[in-house]
Amino acid sequence: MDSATQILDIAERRMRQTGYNAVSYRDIAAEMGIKSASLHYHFPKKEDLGAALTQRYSDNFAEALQHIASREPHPKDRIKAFIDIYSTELKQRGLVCLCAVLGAETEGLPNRVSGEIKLFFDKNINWLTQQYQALGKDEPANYAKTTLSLLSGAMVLSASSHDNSIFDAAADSIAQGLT
Amino acid sequence: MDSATQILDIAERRMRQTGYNAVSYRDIAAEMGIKSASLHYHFPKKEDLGAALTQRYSDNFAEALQHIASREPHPKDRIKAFIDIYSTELKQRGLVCLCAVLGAETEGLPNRVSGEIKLFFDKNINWLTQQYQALGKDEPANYAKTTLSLLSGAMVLSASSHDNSIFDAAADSIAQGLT
DNA sequence: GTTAATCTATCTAGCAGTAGATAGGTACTA
DNA sequence: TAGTACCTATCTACTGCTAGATAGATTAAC
Repeated sequence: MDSATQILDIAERRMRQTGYNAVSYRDIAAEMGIKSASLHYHFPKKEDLGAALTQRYSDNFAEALQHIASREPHPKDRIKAFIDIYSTELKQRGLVCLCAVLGAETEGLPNRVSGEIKLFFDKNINWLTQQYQALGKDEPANYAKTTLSLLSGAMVLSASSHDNSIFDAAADSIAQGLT
Repeated sequence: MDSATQILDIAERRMRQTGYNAVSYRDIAAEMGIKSASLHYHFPKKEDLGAALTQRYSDNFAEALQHIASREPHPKDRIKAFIDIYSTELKQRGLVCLCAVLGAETEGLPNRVSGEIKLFFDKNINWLTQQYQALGKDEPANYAKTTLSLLSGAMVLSASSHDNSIFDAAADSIAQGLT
């Protein structure tokens, strides 16, 4: 596999577990079996790595949303598929949304990184707003903000408490609001 | 003011902005106008500081919940008062719940700290469950888990996006579920 | 009351370890 | 032979943390 991709994969997993500042070039390099200096060839500054990571994450997510929209014609199914993305990540990989984790550290992050995170939230809220609007909800943006907040918070609480029932309760609550 | 208290106050504010690992003894000491070595007199290891901090936060919160329960007889008003705690912190101080922030970093924290965070979530969910049970809700624990997740997530997203409308949407959604 | 002993809270100085980052060299590949 | 992807070696800055000293307050003994 491409080294840059491998670096991003490892960094992403680790940051989703421990946050931005707890992840070091040395740790990533050790896991890859190369020297930390070599990482700087691919990502000169940690800020570059962080920005590339959040950008890739955000792009992948946007692509997934587009895929959902093209696959599922009904807004309800789209929102359920949206929840499923998070659910699968949490239950099969034990991972919280990257932006939910880094969002908590926002004020200690490089601006390029925190800017990407903000954009991620924005894009997701917009997409969800469209779905709730298609559902005929009043104030669809409020539904969207609530849905994303709830999923983000539930992932953090579930992972931190090692208790997926928290996430399940949240997911059910959103699904119930769709009926 | 007591030095230990002052240290905890500064550490708490900073950690609620940037997370655990971004806060250093030197930063705290500089803000106090003393040397970082002096901090170790009060909190020998950073782990001690982290544990004392989360414990104090959790205790203060539990006290606030008790106070709410003794002041407000109706469960609805109690839950509204619960929301108000978070709302005030976010809007008047620009601060996210300490445990919501540290919860995102859980796997990179000392066990004593992550244990306290887990306990915090537990205590709050239990308290909320009692209120929803008194309201006659089916599966009150699920309401409790959803409420706490939503508030925690909304604080993070709001602070990170510099957009309090996200928190407001979440708070309104909870309030609506009470009618 | 004075003296001695102890405690508190800070200081200076410095440790080992790790952080991100850089310079310059090497080997492989297109 | 130009570029890619790594290496070794090193740097500076900062991390948590410790040792030992000091000034001032408190307590206990005589």
